[in-house]
Amino acid sequence: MSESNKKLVEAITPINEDFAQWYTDICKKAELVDYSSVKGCVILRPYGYAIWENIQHILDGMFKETGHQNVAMPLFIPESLLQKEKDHVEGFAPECAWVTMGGTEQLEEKLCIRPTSETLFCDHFAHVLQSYRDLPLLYNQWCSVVRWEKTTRPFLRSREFWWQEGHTIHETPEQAIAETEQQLNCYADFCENYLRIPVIKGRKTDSEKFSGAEATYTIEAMMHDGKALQSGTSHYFGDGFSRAFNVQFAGRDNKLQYPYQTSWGMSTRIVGAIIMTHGDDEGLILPPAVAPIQVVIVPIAQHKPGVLDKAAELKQRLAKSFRVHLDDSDNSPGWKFSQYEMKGVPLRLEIGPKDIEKNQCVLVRRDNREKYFVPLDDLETEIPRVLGLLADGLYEKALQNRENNTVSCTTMEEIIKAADGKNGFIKAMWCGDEACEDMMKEKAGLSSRCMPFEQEQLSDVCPCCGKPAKSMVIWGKAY
RNA sequence: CCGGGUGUGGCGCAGUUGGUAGCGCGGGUGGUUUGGGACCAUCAGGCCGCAGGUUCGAACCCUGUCACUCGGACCA
Repeated sequence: MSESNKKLVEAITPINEDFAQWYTDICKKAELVDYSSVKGCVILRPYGYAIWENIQHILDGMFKETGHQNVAMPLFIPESLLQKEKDHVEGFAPECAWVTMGGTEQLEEKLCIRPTSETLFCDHFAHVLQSYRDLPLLYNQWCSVVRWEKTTRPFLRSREFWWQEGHTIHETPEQAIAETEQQLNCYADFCENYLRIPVIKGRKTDSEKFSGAEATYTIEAMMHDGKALQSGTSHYFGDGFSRAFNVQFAGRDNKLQYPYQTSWGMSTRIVGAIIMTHGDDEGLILPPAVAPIQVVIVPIAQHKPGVLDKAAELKQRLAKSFRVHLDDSDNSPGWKFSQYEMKGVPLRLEIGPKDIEKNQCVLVRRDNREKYFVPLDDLETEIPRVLGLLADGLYEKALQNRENNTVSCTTMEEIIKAADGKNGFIKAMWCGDEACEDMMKEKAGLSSRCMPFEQEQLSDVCPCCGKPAKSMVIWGKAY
C-alpha cells in the first residue's frame, strides 16, 4: 500500500514544489484536455467540455434574464473591416491569423480569423439599426476565437479558445455604462457564487485596457501561487466604434446620432481559474455548481449480493436531484477513490454491505475528506447541505489565500522587497502616469491588475515619483 | 520571439563504443478479490516526433523542422 501511495503522489507533481508543472499534470490527468498537432490548440475532452457546458448554461441563463439574445456571427473578418478602428487594429493585428487562399486561388482580400468580433457586430449594427426605437440591441455569441499567442498553456492562453462575447449598443452613454457595470457584476456574481472564486472588481489602467475601449473593467482573481488571473472583462466603448463604422440611428429629435457601445467576455480561461484556485495535491476540486459529476457512488464489496442493486437504486433516485455517477467497474474501491479525487468530484458516496445493514451510507467530502454517515432516507437533504459546506469551504480557503498574500505598500523600497521572489497582490497608490507603471514593471516585475472600485487611501503620493496619488492600484504578476 | 529541458508501445522510462528495441504500469481474456490505487495466469501492442544526410549498417552521429515543457520577453 505504501508502494501504491507513492505512485499516487508521483502521479501529480506536488502543488508547492512546481505549480506550473502541477497545473499541466492536472489538465492532462483529470482528462480535461488533450493536445492537438497544432501548437497552442487543445482538444477539450468530454470531462473538460462538460465543465464548460455547465458554465455556459449558467451564464447563458443570466444573460437571458437581463434581456440578451444569442446570435452567430461569421468566423472571418475582411482586412478592410478590421482596419476601420485604428486602436483596435493596432492592438490585434500582431496576433491575427489570416486566410489568404480560397481553394487554390489567392483571395482578393485576405480574411482575418476573428480574434474578437467588435468589427463584425458593428458592421451588422450599421445594417439593422434605424431608429432609437430599436435600441438597445443586446447581443451575445458563444464561439471560439483565434489569437496567435507565442507562449501557450491549456485554458490560460491558447491560440484558439472558446468564449462568449456580448456586444450591445445603447441610446445614451449612461445606459451603455450601466450595461458595462451590470455585466461586470454578473461575472463577479458568477465567479463568487457558482465557482466560489473571490474576485476583485475594478478598472484597468489605460495601458492595460482593451484596444479601442474608452474604459475596461475587470474581475481579478488570485491563484493558489499568488499570481493574478484576469477572469472576465467588460468594456465601455463610448461612440468610438459607432463613428468608425458609421453606425447611426434617428434619435428622438429626428437627428442622426451615434449609439454608445459595450462588449464583455468570459472564456474557457475561467476553467484554468477553477483549477488553480481550488486544486490540491490530490488533483482537481470542482465547485459543485459546475462539476460534471457532483456525487460519485462507489460500491464496496460490490460482488456481494444486493450491493450493486442498492447502488443502482440510489443512483436512479439521486439522479433526479444531482449529477450522479455510479462506478460499478471492476477497479478496486481504493483505485476509484483516487480516480475521482483526481477528477475533483466534490462528493463520494460509499455504500457497502455494512451500510446496507444499517440503511446508511458514507459521504466523503473531496476538499478535506471529512466523512458523514448518513441514513439513506436523508440523502436528499444531506447531500445539498454537505455540498454547500464544501462550496463555502472552497471560497473561504481561496479568500484566505488572497488575504495572506496581499500587502499594502507606500514606498518603492517596500514594494521591491514585497515583490522580490514572491507572488501576491501589492496595494499601492499611483499618480496615473504610465511612466510609473513602466517603472513598476522594471524594478519590481509587477503590472497593474486593476484600480479596485473599493478604494483605500494608503498615502497621498505615488511611491514611484512622489507626485500626488490619484488612485490605489492592485499590482501583481499575471497569467 | 529568446534561453534551458524533452520527444522510444496508451502512460512513465531504460537503451553501453553505431550492429536492427527492452522494463514497469496500463489494456484484452480467464479466475480469485473489494471500507484508500488488489493478485495469479495468459495474450496483444513499436515508422524510436517528422524530413534529409553520414555509414555496409542509425533510436544512437550531423543538418533542418515540428511539438511538448520550464523560465523570460510580448500580450485582450
